[in-house]
Amino acid sequence: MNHWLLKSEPGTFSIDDLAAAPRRSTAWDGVRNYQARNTLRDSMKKGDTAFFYHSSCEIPGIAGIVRIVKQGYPDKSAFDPKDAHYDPESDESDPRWYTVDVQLVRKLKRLITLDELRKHAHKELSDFVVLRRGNRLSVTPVSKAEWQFVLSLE
DNA sequence: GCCAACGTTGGC
DNA sequence: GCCAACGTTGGC
Repeated sequence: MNHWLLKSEPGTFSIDDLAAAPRRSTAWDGVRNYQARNTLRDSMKKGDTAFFYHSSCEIPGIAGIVRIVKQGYPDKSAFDPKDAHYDPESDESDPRWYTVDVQLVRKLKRLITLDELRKHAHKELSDFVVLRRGNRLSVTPVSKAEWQFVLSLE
């Protein structure tokens, strides 16, 4: 069972939006980056768990835990001209973009802030991808040790 | 294949 | 709103 970190802007879709969604589940669609696409399509497996990270907001940080409930399948939002993430070059017969379905496992008891994570950037979290300078990937792997350490902060 | 221009991300 | 980082695009 692997672990991941998924970024979302809470102004667009927050952990509370997920909690309020039917079956507390949603398609993680709209990702338009090839490296993240590859992860969504090839690496994330049903049953894997991921941190739900709030980015581009007042207090960035890890807000909750989600589980992959449906693994890689074509992202239909790319075919919809009205969708903000429409990609005319993604063909239905050869989809360019992929998504997974995630379901909320639970919100963390408190937000584990980016500030707090950074305090461990030179030790337990020295390889934590989300702390890397200039990291812009919206889907990143989390090692088992990192996963457990972050939860120990809770 | 190189690289400048441009667009997006995301913390501050 | 600013700006650094970095992915993508397109001319050559």
